[in-house]
Amino acid sequence: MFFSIQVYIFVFEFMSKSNITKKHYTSHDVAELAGVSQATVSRVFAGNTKVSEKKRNQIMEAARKLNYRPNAHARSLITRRSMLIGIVMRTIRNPFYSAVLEIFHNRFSALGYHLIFINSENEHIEESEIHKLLEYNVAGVIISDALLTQDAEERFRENGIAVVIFNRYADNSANSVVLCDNYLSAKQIATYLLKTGHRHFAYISGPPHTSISQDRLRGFREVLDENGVSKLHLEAGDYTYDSGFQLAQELMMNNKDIDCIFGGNDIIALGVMDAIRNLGFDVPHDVSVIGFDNIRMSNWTSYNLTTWEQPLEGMVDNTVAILLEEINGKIGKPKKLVMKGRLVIRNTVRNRNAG
Amino acid sequence: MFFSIQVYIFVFEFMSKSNITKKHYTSHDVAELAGVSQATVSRVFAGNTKVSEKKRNQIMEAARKLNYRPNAHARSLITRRSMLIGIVMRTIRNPFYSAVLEIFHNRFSALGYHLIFINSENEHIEESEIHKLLEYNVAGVIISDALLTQDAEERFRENGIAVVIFNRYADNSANSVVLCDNYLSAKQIATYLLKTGHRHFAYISGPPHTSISQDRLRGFREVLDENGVSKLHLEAGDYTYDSGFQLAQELMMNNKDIDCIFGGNDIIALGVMDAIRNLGFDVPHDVSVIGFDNIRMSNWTSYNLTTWEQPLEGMVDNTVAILLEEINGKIGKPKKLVMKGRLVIRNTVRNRNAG
DNA sequence: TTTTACTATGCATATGTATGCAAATTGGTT
DNA sequence: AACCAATTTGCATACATATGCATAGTAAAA
Repeated sequence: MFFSIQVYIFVFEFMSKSNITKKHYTSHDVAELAGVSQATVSRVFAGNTKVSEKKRNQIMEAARKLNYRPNAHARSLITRRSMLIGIVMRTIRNPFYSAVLEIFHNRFSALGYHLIFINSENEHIEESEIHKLLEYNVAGVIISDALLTQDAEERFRENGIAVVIFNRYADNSANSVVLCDNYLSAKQIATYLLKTGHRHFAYISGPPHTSISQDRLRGFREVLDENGVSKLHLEAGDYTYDSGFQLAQELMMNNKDIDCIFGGNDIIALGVMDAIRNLGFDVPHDVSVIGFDNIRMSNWTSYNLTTWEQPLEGMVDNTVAILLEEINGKIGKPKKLVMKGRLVIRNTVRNRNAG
Repeated sequence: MFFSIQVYIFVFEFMSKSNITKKHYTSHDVAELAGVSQATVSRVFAGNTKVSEKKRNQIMEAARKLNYRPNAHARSLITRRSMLIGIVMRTIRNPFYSAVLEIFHNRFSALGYHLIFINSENEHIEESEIHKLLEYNVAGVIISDALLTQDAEERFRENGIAVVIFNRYADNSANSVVLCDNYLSAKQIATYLLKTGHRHFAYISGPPHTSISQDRLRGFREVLDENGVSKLHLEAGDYTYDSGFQLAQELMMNNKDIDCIFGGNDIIALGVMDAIRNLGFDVPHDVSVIGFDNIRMSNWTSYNLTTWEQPLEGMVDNTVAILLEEINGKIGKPKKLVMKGRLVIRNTVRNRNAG
């Protein structure tokens, strides 16, 4: 340890905290003040029944005076539905998922929903977390990580809660799924690398047992095979910088001929770039690097990473739309929505067809 | 636009979704099956009254059979408290706050609380978001951003909801506050830069109207003044890479003598480094750079940023502890808890005392 | 066995809102 | 003015749990 960490506390003698046990007003209070029945107040705030303009105004005025807000728990209790959405992630520290969370929040907030945020530390969702979401009668759940196991999904579905999976696909899932077309993306990436004259390929993927990794590998290999490239250096990382750095370092030291590396996400690719440079090589002169996600950092001057952009906003929009449909009872067959992305060309892939 | 983004949908004919309107069991059902009263079931699950071992077992057994879970809304309705905590942030895309969110989630999850995540896009919290949190009777709220304005805090306090402010301090707040000692940190940073022979200082801060920026500036200036350095190039960024890059570029082009730049957070500092390098200068040979936060990226090989580490885990632990105290009614004077961090020395500050 | 003291349990009710049904009001038509 | 249809409103109840109070149950003491 460096310096010892110390703490010091000041206690200020500000105004003592307003311990006013402020009366909590209910629809009955509003009704009384407005001279109507509680039912009518309820109808105004629920908003799905007609109330005369005159009484509505009286009620709104009274509600304003009392600073009335309907009690969400009472409402959820009787309607058996809440305005809460569970969103389950695994690695919020991954900038891609930070962006995902931000966008989901924007969308759901605009619709009046609130997000209950769950971050799993490993590959399954804690039982206690599932229970809590069930107890709170969440309207729906979004599971957004490549790694989370499937048992949790079923728990929600068993309990009649809508679930949409974001960014992962497992064939036997009974839930709708929204994701980027990993197979096609990998094909296009491989095509681009071949077109720019690369012949010695390495791919540092995410964990190999996920659909994402498998689809990409399949697409990547297919194109290589079609073009007579049989050798592919394959390593499995875990979507972290360190794994990218470590594996690229090993690859480069053991295989001097590698001329391009495809990283399973941008963070891996950035680690790859740093490892390559650290060994004294130049990107893209000696080795080309290509990533996946197009996170903000890939655009930083130090990296300028060529990468694949996932249509994040569109993916989120569709996920929200599907979830809302299911919440509103239009339960059909599970949908699989596969969206294309696009190649973002920056400066980490060199055209080796010189001459 | 590059490629047009397209979408295609498959609808699979899996098992049609289990539309089983599964009966939702209540404490009455459990009571009946266990041969006791509903009240006793409630007592078992509430956990704050004694129930005989025998009946407890009968009840747990019955609950297991029915897969019973208490309804959180009914519970919150009658107890007037929920196990929900609102956590308000402004820029979840900032890696520092991603880490903050992750740690808060870990802590509260272990305590049985759930996090309602709110991300504000600008400097105030939307009224609708505040309302929703109030409607859901959140047990407490953590406001975690340097920029969020103060009116929201008061709304919560007015409604008897505990609030703790994380990482910001305003003198007239009636709420408890946990933060890093920005004043002292800035002093130590300035001292370190002076000790290593720097004489021409620049500071690219966050938005200037926040306590964080002001405290740091005060500390930084104080040490410079004490050491006879009167000139400080001061620019206000907004905690983004782009602002760091932009402002550093301008600074460097207009002031060739600057020999060190202090960034208001690591993201700014990384932008600063890239700008310096982009102009053909070397870090730290020509210019030293120092950051604040010690986010993971500052340790990346490309940067290796010397920075100030905030004691994040400790700050979170204390925030949680204070919030719980207030939730449990031990409402005393608002506390101000100021924690020290430590300097993390890497490779972006050069010792200019050569010879 | 009876009395006492204490604990465990059940009864009844409260929490705040939504909604089916019946009653009341409104407005238009004759 | 009277009637009818259509709309608005109120009454009463349900949602699922927690808890004060009274009572039943148990064990210890006399």
